Amino acid sequence: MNNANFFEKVYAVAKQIPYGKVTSYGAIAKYLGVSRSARMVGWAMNASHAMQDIPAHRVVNRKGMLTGKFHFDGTNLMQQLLESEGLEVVDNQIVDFEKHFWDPQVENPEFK
DNA sequence: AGAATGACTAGTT
DNA sequence: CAACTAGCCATTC
Repeated sequence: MNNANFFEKVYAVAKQIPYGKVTSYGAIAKYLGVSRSARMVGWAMNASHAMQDIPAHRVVNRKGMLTGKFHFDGTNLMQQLLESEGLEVVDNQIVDFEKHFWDPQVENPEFK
């Protein structure tokens, strides 16, 4: 691979996601200044598969749907992890997603 | 260099 | 309201 600068940022943000909180790819992308590269965030998550410190299960799409659950080891591992954190997941979608939404820009507006 | 892909998003049909 | 379209951008072949 090459410079994981962008990936590093994504990982850094993902690691900062507090327990029982979730965020969206677009939020991270926007926070990193690449709001139009939400796909790349997802791509970074794919690469984060090797990173055990990346709670990718706390990162979902804008609708709160566990779009990437199939990338986890098990088919319901992602949901299990979220439920284990006090979240409610129904039909691969987080219940009250907005309620558990965590905006990195609000928590770390100066982080870059 | 050109085409294909993807864990996205917003807008339109 | 579900499905489709288009835009966006980094990575891979």
